[in-house]
Amino acid sequence: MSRTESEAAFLARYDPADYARPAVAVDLMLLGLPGGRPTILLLQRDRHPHAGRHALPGGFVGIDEALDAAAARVLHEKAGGARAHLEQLYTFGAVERDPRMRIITVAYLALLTEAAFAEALARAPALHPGTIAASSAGEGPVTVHAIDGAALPLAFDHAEIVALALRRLRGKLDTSAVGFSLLPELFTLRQLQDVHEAILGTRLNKPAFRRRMLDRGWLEPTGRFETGTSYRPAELYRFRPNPSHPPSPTLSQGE
Amino acid sequence: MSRTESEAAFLARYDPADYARPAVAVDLMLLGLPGGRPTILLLQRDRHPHAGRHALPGGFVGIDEALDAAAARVLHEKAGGARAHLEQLYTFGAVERDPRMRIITVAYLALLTEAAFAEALARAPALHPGTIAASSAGEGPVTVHAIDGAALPLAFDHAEIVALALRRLRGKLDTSAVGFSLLPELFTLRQLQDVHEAILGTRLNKPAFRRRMLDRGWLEPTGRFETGTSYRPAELYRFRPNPSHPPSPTLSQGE
DNA sequence: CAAGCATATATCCGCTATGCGTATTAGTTA
DNA sequence: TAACTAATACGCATAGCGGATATATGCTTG
Repeated sequence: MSRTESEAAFLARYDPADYARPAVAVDLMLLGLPGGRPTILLLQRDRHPHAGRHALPGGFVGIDEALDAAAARVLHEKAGGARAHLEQLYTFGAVERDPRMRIITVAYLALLTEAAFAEALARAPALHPGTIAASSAGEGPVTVHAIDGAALPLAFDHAEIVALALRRLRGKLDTSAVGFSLLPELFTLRQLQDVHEAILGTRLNKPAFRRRMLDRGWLEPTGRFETGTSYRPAELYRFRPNPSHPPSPTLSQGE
Repeated sequence: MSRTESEAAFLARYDPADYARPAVAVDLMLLGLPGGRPTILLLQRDRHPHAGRHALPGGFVGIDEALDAAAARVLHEKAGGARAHLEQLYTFGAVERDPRMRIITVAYLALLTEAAFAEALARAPALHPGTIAASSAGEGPVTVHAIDGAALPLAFDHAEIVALALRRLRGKLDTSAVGFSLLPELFTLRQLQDVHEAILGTRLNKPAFRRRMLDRGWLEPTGRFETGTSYRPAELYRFRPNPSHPPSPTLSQGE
């Protein structure tokens, strides 16, 4: 490519009002942990392309709508207004990722508590839960299965999005406060450990985990205890962001 | 907002070919460490808006151009083809971030070696170096200064982009292999430590740093030594990605 | 050419975090 | 009341790290 050609290409693109623009969408990975298994909520496509396959809920970004607002709107529309922690993940912009037209999609991770997950499933019957295979520890795409064990093939590049989301979540689980987004207001240390173990796909050492979490200074003991157990009830804790050590250093909140 | 209204809004946006689309751009934060100080390369705007202020080099994404390809093209056009490690950072999509029109920008971090930084500066005279204030350790926007110490106010939300890039770089510096992108093919342990100290803005313990880096298994001793020193020359090492432990777990490479 | 110097490299020590096992406690159930 | 389960507390060995110190090596200088 000669210098003048690239210069011309630059000038040609300078005022995009006169040229074709890619469409911009947001796709949401709605993640919950029902029964302690990482599960996402998917919509089955009923038309071309990838008819029959399952896709992440998404929608186009309005011309007067911020990215985060678009993600919140899609959450509201597709998941029946269930509350969730939204966090921007990554933007996928391969040219051929959608055969219909050029679509750039900003992927968001939405973390649902067990209650929010159940609520979304109840209010939005079109959503299908898909558990992420525990073998998805390494690299590469991820496989998702329905409750009956049948494989749920994903549409477009959504398997890549799910894989990236899981990697990112695992990476920041121990250093940020995202884990609490999957728990109710009050929770026990065992529940917190269950969340970590479910996402990491490994077993964790109990005393070490307790010490680490308590030393972080993010846990506030409430003096209350769980009820209805057939064994010694555990104390309930509350998440309290630590002002000295920000809970999410690399977190989004860009705008 | 009633259910039917949001349904209508959804339908209205369903075929974006008929509706206005945001423009999509990429902005590059070209970062080098000349003289051991984190420095970025900026273009001074000569027209409205933010005339006179400095901005990150950027460009619009072509309709048949992948995001990563657009970032590589902007690097080529604006930095004279200097080699750099490109990595997608975050996508900024506030509605009013550009007063002319709706522009969503995908921010990329480009890491330049000392040689590449000098080369870019030589080949692209329009680029102005701006050192990032060392006080930018905490949150919030970042302040950038010219060589003569004058403040360089940034245009648009670019101070936010720079701040986020720095945070992300600091966060993954010790766990990924990005640090090597700022060093030449062969380097000494002292140079590697200088890179880490410059980015983190702190002093590091030398023996501990050496041990940590050597134990990672990413460093291959070459048996060669630096020359021209007036003291004992240090051994030169080479970066060798470790197959067992991936060097960049949460790295981009999405598509 | 020998002494001095600056920095790389190696070794040692103490503190802290962590893995892991074990004892104790507090509820429920038989 | 005894057995059982899981929470909580404690003890201990090990690994990693901050920090200081000692040794090695090449250049400079008188």
